[in-house]
Amino acid sequence: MSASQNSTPEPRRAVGRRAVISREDLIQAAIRLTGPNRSISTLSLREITRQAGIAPNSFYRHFRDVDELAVALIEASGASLRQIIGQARKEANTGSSIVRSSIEVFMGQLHADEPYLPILLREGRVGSLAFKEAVEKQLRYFEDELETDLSRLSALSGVPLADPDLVSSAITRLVFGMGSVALDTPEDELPEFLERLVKMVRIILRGAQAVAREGWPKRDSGSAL
Amino acid sequence: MSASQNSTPEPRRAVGRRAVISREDLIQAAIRLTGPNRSISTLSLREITRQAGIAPNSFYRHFRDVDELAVALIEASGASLRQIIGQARKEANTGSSIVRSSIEVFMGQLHADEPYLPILLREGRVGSLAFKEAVEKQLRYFEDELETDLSRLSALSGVPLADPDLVSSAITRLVFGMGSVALDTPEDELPEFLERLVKMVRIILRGAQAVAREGWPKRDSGSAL
DNA sequence: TGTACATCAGTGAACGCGCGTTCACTGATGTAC
DNA sequence: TGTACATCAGTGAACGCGCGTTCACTGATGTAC
Repeated sequence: MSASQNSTPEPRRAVGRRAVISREDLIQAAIRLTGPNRSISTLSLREITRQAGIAPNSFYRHFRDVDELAVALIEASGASLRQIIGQARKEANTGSSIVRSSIEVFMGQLHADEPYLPILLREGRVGSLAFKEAVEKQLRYFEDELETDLSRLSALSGVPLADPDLVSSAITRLVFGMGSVALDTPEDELPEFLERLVKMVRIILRGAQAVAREGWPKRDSGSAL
Repeated sequence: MSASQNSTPEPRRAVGRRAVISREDLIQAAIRLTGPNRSISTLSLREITRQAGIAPNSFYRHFRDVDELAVALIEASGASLRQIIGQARKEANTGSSIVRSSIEVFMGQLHADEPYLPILLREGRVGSLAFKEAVEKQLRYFEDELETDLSRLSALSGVPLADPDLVSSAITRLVFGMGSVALDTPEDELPEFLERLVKMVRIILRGAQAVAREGWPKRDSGSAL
C-alpha cells in the first residue's frame, strides 16, 4: 500500500548551461544543518545556500521557497525510512519476534547515519500546513504497511485480530510518539526504553486478540473502564 | 502525584513604582498570538510586547528571554489542563465509562476557549532543550495521575491490570499523539475520530487485563507477534 | 567541422525590514524621618 | 502630616545583523545550420 511520492521528477534540461548543483544537493545541505535542537522549519534560505556553497538567490532555481524544500525532504525521509523498516520486517523470521525486531530497527534509526527518522519525529507538528500534511502522509503510509503485515501474520498464525486498522494506527502513533521521547533520552537508557516499548506494543496486540475472541464488553459502564 | 510548578511566585515588590503589567499579562499576550500554524517558539519578543502594549525592552523586566516565557506558559498550560482532566475523571461516574468521558473532555479541550491543550500538543518537539523538557515534564505528570487512577479503579473493580505504569504511559502518549492529529482534523470528523481513539484505549486496557490474567507468552517467537 | 545563437544555472550588489539588545532616561510609588 | 529620597517599571532612540527577495549580469553549454 505504499505510494509513489517525489512529485517533481527533475526534468533534466536538454539546453542551456548544465547544473552544477541539484535539488538533492540542497536537501543534503539542509539535512546537515538539522540537529537535536534545529528543525528544518528554523533553517533560513541563506543558511542552506551557504552550506551548499551557492549564492542565496540561486536557491530559487531549485525551489520556490524553504517550505517546498522541507516537503521534499520529508517525503524523501519517509520513503527511505519505510524502505528500511519494511526490509527489517521481511527479514524478521530469525528467532526473535517480529515486534521486537521491528522496534529494534526503528530505534536503531534514531542514531543512524542519515537522520531520516529524527527528521520525521522532529518536524511532526510544526510549520506550515503543507509541511504538517507531508509528515502526516508519511505516517499514514506506515499505518497502511503495518496493517498489511498484521493482517498477513494474523491469517498465517490463525490468531484473529480485531480492527487491524485501529491497531496499526495505535501502534504507529505510539511508536512514533515514544520515538520522539527517545530522541532526547540518554543512550544508556535506550535498551530499557526499548523493552518498555516492546511490552506496550504487545499489550496492544493482546488486547486486539482478546477483543477478536470475546468481543467488546456488553455495557459501557460494566467495568468502569 | 501531581507536583507544584510555577517556580517564580511573583515576589510582589514592596518598594518602587508599581507594575502596570505582569508576567501573566505577557503570557496571555503570547497565547493570543499562537494559533494553528503559530507555535510559541516562532514568536518574537517584539511581537509579544506589541501585543501586550509595552515597549520591547520592557520585556526584560519580566523574563530573561522568550524561551523563559515559553517554559512558564507550558507549565501553566499543563497545570490547567491536568486540573480540567482530573476534575472530569472524578465526575465520571454517571452512565458512560471513565475512558470515554475522559477522552471526551480531552478532545473538548482541543477547541476550548483557552488553548492549553493545543499549546502542549503544538510545542511538543520543537525549540530549546529547556522547552522540550518542560513539555515532557507535563506529560509525565499526566502519566502519573493516570496510573494512580488506573490502579485505584483496578483495585476497586477487582479486575487486575498488568504493568499499570506501562499502560498509563502508553495511553498518555497515544492520546496526545492522536490529539495533535485531531488538531488538524476537520471538526465534522472529530466524533468518529473520538470513537476510534476510545476503542484504541480500550484495546490497550484489554491487553493489560489479558496479560495480568494469563501472563506474557512463554516463547517470544511463539505467535510471531 | 566551424560559427552564430538561444538557453538558463549561477552571481554580485543592493533593497528594505524586523529582529534582539543596549543605553541613559523618566516619573510614579513607597519609605524614612 | 510633610518632605527628601531610594527604588525600579516602563520608555525612546539607536545599534548592528541576518533575513528574503529583486535586478541586471555572466558565461558555460547544447543546437541549428
